[in-house]
Amino acid sequence: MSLPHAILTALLEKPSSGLGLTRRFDKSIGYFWSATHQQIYRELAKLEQSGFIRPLPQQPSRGRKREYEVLPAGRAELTDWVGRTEDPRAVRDPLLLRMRAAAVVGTQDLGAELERHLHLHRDQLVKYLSIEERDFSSPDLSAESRLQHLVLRAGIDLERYWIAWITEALREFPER
Amino acid sequence: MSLPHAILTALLEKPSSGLGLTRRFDKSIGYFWSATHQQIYRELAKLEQSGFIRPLPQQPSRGRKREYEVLPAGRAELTDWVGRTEDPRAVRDPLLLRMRAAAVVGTQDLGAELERHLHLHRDQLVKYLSIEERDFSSPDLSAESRLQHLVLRAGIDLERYWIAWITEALREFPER
DNA sequence: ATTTACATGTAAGGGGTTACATGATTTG
DNA sequence: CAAATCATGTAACCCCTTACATGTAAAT
Repeated sequence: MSLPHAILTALLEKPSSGLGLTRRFDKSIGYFWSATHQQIYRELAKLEQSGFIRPLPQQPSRGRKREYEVLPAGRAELTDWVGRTEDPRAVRDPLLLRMRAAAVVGTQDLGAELERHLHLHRDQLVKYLSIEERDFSSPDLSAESRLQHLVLRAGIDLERYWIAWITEALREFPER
Repeated sequence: MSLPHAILTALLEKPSSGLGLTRRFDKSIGYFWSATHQQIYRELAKLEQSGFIRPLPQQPSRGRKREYEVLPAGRAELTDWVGRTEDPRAVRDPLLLRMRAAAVVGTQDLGAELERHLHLHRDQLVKYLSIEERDFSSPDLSAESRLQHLVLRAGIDLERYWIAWITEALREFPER
């Protein structure tokens, strides 16, 4: 139940339209909370109906841009949510499941798939590192920036985790 | 779309009933693919209808144990699936989202929540390590065991990843 | 006999994915 | 004015979550 809060956060950082949000989810927010444009439009309608956001004054019609801003009630909801507790989600990782299945029925072309994933994670790591260098390389930053940097660090370390694990896993596939 | 394959893997390792599977998902398989008993019973019905599994000969009735075994078609489906490709899932992590939201609306009691998660991850790590010691400490293991060990290693390293990240994050909350 | 644990389900609702539909604006 | 792009949606389906329902077997 976090998509509305992801959208509220994004809109507080900068008022946007549905497509604008979609692009920002593809770029930065989606690195820890992904969403498609269909989800976003549906959620924007709900948030407006709940009185958490409102469209900026523009004549509305289908196919025209509609930008939203967060209302005080929306900020209050987000603030409240930040203070709530929520257990970590249970893991559901298809690659690990595949590995366990391979232990039973044999490692088909799993080595090739592992290498493919290795490249994907390396590419993502490079992207994150360039963002880090661009946005967080100056010596002292605001508290807000430091928190954002921490989140990016989580992404960086997660890619490194996968790269290390897949590299170790590939040692089980010497035929490649 | 991996729950059926998780169940096929579990049933190949050992024929089980719905409740038996539920317990094994809570214990070991659920460490990388979680599922509730409602999901499992529904999926078992589907897998039986598809001709991938069949109940062991026992008189069936509501409330009585029904154990299943995998048919050749089920094994073929699982083997095929292991050889398919599938991109890594997009990340969706509420704690990271919370951190990013906190950068905007302020860090409510997020420090306490971080410490709570830190303890949860430490506990999980201890569990994993005791399983590793119990099942994978002998010097040379079969290929099957090595793959299972690899999957457990992924779980262990993931917990260490979170422990390291949260520890770093807590430095942003010196008031605690 | 009654309670407790075991075991299998049903139902409702939410959220995510995929495919498709349609209107508005810009560009050649 | 035709095509491409921008922008907002609709619809169907699947999976997961939560709460609840019901039957069987074992324990006291």
